[in-house]
Amino acid sequence: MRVTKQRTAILDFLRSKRHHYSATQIYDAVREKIPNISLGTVYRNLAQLIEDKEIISVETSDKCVYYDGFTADHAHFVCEGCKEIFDFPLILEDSEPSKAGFLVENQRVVYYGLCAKCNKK
Amino acid sequence: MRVTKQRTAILDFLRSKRHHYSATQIYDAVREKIPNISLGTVYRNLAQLIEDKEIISVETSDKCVYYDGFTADHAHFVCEGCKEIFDFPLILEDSEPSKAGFLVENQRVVYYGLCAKCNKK
DNA sequence: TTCCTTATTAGTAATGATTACTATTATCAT
DNA sequence: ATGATAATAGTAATCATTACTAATAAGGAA
Repeated sequence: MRVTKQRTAILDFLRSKRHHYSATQIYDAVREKIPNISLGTVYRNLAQLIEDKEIISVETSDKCVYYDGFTADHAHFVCEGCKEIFDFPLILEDSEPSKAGFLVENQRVVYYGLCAKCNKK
Repeated sequence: MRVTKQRTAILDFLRSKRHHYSATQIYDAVREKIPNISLGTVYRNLAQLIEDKEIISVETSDKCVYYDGFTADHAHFVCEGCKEIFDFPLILEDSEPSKAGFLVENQRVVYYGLCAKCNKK
C-alpha cells in the first residue's frame, strides 16, 4: 500500500473533525486541497481505510453511509429532528452472539430519536 | 389508510417467515400471489408498515435495506461468511442518550462477524 | 539521482436500490 | 350502488456507489 496525498488528505480531514461525513461531503472538503480529486478515489480510499481500521462507517436509515475518524468503540444517536449524529459511550457486556459461539468482529449501536434540543420543541 | 390485498400480502409474507428480506426478495415472493404487483407498491407499503410499526427495517453494511416482520426488540448478527442474518435477544439497560435527556424512539444493534458454523472453517 | 514496476488516480460510464410521476383502478363511507 | 379519493401498475428519474481504463506517480533498485 502506497502513501498518496489523496489518502492522506482524506484521513487527515476525518481525524481533524469529531463529526460524521458522507462520501460526498468528504469529497467536497478534500477538493479544497486537491481540486481535481475524483469521487471514485474518495470511495476507494474510504474502503481501504475501513479495511485498515483507520476509520469506521456508520450506517443509518439514511440512504448514504457516514464515515467517522474516531475509531474507539462508541454508539451513535441520529436525531430525527435536526439530523445530527451524536456520539455516546458504549457499555460492552459479554454479547449474546459470543455466548453462542459466534465470532463478533464489530458491533454497531445506533439510536434514533430526538436530541435534547429538538425534544424540547 | 385503506386495506389492500397488496399490503396484506406483503405483511402476511413477512409475518409468516422468521427471516429478513430485501425489497426485491419481498417483491419476488409476493409476485407469486399477485403477479403484476409493482416494485414501487412494495416500497410504498414497506414504508407505511414501518411507520405503523408493523415491521422494522434492518440496515447493514450491505447496500440494501432488509425488512423484518418480527418487531419485538432484538439485535441482529450479520455473518460475513454466509451473509445470513441472525436474531439475538437485546438486553436493554438505561441507555446513555436517555440519561442525557435525549428521547430514544428506536435502537438498532447489529453485530458483524462469523456465525458458529463459518467460524469453524 | 534516474529508471522501472506497478499501485493509484482522474474521469467517465455503468449499476442497482430507491423514489417520483401519472393515468387507471379499487376501497369504503355514504 | 356510487362517488370521492387513496392506492396501484408501469415507467422514468434520482442518486449513492462501483467498475473500467488510459495516464500518473510512489518508491525500490541501480
